[in-house]
Amino acid sequence: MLDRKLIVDQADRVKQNCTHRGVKCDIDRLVQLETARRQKLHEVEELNRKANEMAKSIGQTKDPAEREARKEQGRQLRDQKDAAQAEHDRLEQEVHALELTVPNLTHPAAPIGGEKDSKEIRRGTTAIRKFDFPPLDHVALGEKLGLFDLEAGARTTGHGFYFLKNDGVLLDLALQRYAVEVLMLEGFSLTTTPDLARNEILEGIGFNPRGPETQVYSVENSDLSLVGTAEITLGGMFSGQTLDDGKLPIKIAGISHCFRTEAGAHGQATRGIYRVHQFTKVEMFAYTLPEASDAMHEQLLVIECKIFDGLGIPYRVIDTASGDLGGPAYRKFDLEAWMPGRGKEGEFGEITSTSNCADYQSRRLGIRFKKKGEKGTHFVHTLNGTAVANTRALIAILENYQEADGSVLVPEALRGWVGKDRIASNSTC
RNA sequence: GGAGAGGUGGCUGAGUGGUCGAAAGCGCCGGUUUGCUAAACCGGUGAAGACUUAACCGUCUUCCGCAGGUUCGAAUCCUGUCCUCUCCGCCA
Repeated sequence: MLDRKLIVDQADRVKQNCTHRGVKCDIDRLVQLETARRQKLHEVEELNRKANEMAKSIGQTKDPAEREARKEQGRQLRDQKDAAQAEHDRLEQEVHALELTVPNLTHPAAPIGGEKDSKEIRRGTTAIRKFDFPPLDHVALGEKLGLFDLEAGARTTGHGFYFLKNDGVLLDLALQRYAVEVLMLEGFSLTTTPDLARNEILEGIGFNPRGPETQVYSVENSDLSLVGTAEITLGGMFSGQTLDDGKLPIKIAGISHCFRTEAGAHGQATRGIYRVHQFTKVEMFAYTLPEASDAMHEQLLVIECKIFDGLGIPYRVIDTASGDLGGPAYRKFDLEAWMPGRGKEGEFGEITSTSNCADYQSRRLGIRFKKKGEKGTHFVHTLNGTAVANTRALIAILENYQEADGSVLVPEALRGWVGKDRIASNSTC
């Protein structure tokens, strides 16, 4: 959510930003409604003031007839106020509905345009490997090695669900442990988070919990939804709070399950465990002072790179173009890992992403900070980044570390936690 | 799941229909005093929004978990809801 004053005062800038983002928003109408709303608000305040004055005078009036007369006047003032208030609230609702559709502003350095305008800005330290045998994709590898079972997932729950099995489980746990280790050393506090959250928190983060295009599962007869990412709960942790500036930045890592309906995503690269309805993720989240969010964003990106350099996975970093940013992000970097089994001769596939949402989420969630010795409060900046999304990381490891005999080497960084150097066919069920 | 109790400013805590955005204490900030520190004393000290101003100041509205209701008037009465605590039951 953007500052309304900013929308009104800089309508042209906001409009142009909407164009860059490829989002249709009726900014003119929003400005017009907001102006009307503010006028109504004055009316309400004025009537309130008069009614308060009247009410006060009644307390000091002794004469019974005079009291009755004033009571009647007071009643009338309140009625007028209620009418004005109702009109104001109606306008407020409309403004709010429009406001929710306005995307965040865009970082001046972010490329403008659609997906193909996104820029590659760096590469990982691991070179793309040349295979002297035809590499398999993760589905074939996983089946051969008994690491996951897609059919059983479909039988029990539906398409897009899976069982991890055997060494697949060990790899999953090792990835989490590895990511947690890195984040701990980077000064993050550790959490495991609720897998459900209130819908108002979802909305604050920028998810739409309802409607046909919703990305999340909601729980019937409640105002809860399954989270699509721990970003939701980690951002909700301090909703409505005012933080001391001395406490910032706050860096929190959260492990959660992620549930996504992937509505409208059918037909795309859905093979295997690339696009699933549930996976486990270690997420980074940061609250910063406004002037510190750019640097924090870079820091989150560097950590993501460190994690995948450490795993020995080749990747590139993408500075996402304006049209591809999604609503809340001010700027977004994606890590795309090289996946040798993807497409004909291998392709890059997204494995992590990190966004600077500036004050877009904190404004909706009411997360402020107070500077010592200064009056008033300001909104914090929020940032998020994936440390490890387990299914995608699993794909990258299997496909990049496969051997001619169909076995898979365990990345050195994970060996201590997996407990072996190589995964060979050893399935038991 | 059952039975109770409670949610007030940074904290503790008073406040059961008007003069309450709210006593008092603590904390914090500023000052006086003072080898230094401490103590003592004096003053100040919530937030959001709007109007006004070059800015400071000032004025108004709203906020006592949240949302409604009663009333001329609500922190105070009523309803719902969320949360916390205690006891009982159940349970990983």
